[in-house]
Amino acid sequence: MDYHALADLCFPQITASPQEIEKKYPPRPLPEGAKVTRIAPSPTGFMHLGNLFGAIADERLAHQSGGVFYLRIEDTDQKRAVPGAVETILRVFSDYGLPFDEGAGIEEEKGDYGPYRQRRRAEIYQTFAKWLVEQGKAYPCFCTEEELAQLRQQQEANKENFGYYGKYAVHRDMPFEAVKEKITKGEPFVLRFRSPGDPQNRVKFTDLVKGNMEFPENDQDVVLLKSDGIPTYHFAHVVDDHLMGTTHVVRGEEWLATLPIHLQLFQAMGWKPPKYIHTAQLMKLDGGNKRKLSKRKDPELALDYYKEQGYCVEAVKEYLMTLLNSNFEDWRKANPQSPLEDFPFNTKKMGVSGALFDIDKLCDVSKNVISRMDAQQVYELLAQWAKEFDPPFYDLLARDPDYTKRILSIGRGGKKPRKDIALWSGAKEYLNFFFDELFTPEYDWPEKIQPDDIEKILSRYQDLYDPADNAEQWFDKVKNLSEALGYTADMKAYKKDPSAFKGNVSDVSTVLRIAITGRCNSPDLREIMELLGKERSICRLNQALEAIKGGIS
RNA sequence: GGCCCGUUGGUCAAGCGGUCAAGACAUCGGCCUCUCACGCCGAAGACACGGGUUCGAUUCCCGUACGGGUCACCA
Repeated sequence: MDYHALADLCFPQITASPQEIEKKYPPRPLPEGAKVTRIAPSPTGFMHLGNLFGAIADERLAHQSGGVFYLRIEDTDQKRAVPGAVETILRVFSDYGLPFDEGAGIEEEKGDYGPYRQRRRAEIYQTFAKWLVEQGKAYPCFCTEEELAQLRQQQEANKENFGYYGKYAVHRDMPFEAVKEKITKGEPFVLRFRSPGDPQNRVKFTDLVKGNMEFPENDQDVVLLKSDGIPTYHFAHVVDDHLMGTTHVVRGEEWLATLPIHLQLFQAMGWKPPKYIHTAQLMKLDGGNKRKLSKRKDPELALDYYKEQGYCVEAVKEYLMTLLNSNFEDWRKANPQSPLEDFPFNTKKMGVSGALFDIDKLCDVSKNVISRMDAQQVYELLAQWAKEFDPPFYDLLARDPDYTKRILSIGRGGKKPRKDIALWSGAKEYLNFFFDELFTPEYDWPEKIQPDDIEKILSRYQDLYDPADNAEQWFDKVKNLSEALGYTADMKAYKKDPSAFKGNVSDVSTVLRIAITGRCNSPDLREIMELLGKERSICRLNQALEAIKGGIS
């Protein structure tokens, strides 16, 4: 067989040589040990928690070692491409603070190892494909999808392995003249790899997460180029990651099964394969069973969903870090204020089995992350979220930024900061009483307190309140008022024998709290009243007073 | 079905031949406290099963079960 003639027949338009292309992709001038990683999403319209999971690992591996982290768009499947998807990808990575050193962009791309969109690399793949044909390592196949489906059925019935291999590789050794005739007639074809493998043999390799592994050798003549001349993932992966100098490939473990194919391809090309890190999948509980997070079935796992729900970026990243590296939480405990970038990320600490996504844990992480921020940061992030997802709330927050920041300062800082906010979307409810527009109390007075007493508390306290009081003075007044009405201020005595008293000071402060905030739980009341100002505080006491009077009559 | 991977409390997880089997989240109880939150203390709760190897297995080997992944001109 004249493979050169076959190659020219298959790729008459390709004139470049592999060597010319290789020349355009010289080794990167990087320090010893620098890792080159990439995230290579397909432009399907949205980004998934799982994508972020791997991307964080990629980004850390690269930047921790002084290497390069780049974005490549795997748009080889025209059927799944969604307009605007690349914009989404870019925006998400920017949102989540994962900066690319090079890669695809909207208008133009960055970096010397492009193009970074696979469709724009068609000629490159074809050049290498042609080269493989010249060596007899690849060949055209004219099977139709129907024929292949039929083949599979037959194999299923015979209980044989599925696929295009061995005796089932019907076009593997088609005579040149027959090929020529079909191609001349314009029959579409795919280019298949002529696999040298024998499943009797085993291939060994080491995955940086999973350790040493062994598979049967691949014997499938996998498709390299589809009939439109665009490569499949397998071929694109091998060509791109070689040319672009990827040193470490981080990808989901669903790729493990095809690794023998990739290894074989690298060998056929005469290239050194990268190191592989197959990460465990993020799982979700579905009808009592765990299953891999799926783009199609779990749109609620899209990153935009979390953004909209008001999970802050840092929290999602930290949560993912806890899943990515089991010692992250210990590190965070020891280094509460250190930036994420200081954490020594280590592939050895990555889990080998899929973790169930735990929303409770995310919330807890988020509470902690936000509690570590200062009021200015919280203000900015909250405002940013509100601006996009709750404009009326944003208007309130931004009306008087200083006021809002003082609100957000309550209980912040110090050794034991409050942790009231887990989600930006939850902030509104937590803060509502600070804004008259949001303050629509439905007074729910404790039943144990006589309406008569409530009235007295609300009216008498108005004369007592002095914004200049410090915490102790403030509370002393509440205590005095309590005692005056027969509610003890001595909590210890009360606990010992509740029946000896009408109630205690907490009942009185609860009444005040309900009047001021509309509910019976809140942060420090004195601080709240101070922020509201005397006028508004008194006004609220009166409002409550009128409500209860109305309730009586 | 073939081939891979995995299996420690409800969840995430330390562990890497000898431990009273860490820790975190969630749950429950208590303390602190004018409420809530925070914090602190405590409780309950796990090595899938069966065989080996070994003086000794959560840890090593082999089966079984269960879970997951994959077997496209999708990635």
